[in-house]
Amino acid sequence: MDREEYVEAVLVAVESIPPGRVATYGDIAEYVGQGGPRQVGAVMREYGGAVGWWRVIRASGIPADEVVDQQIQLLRGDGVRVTNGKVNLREVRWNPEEQ
DNA sequence: ATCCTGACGACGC
DNA sequence: CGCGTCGCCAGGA
Repeated sequence: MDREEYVEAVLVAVESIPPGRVATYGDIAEYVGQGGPRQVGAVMREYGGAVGWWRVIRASGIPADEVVDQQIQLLRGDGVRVTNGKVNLREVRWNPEEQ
């Protein structure tokens, strides 16, 4: 799998996250089966604009520093509760299986 | 090959 | 809950 295919795979995975749910960088990496959380982050930085990048969040439930404000707004737009700058993953974490 | 860097994550304190 | 440390995986210099 070359880099371009990898990027595609990641973007497809991100697009499959339903509004109202979120996935962590690690979740996407695991789903794609290649690379790690940092690679997913790199793809978001570069091509996130093409998909629902704001539905990808850190495992801590706190958005990446670079985009924290906008990500919170967009998530709220999806109906996701954000308390004290943090998302409760236990209730909105995306589960690829239950698709 | 080597070093540095990073939209990350698990762990220990 | 906040922090520092270390592991991880690639890309670019």
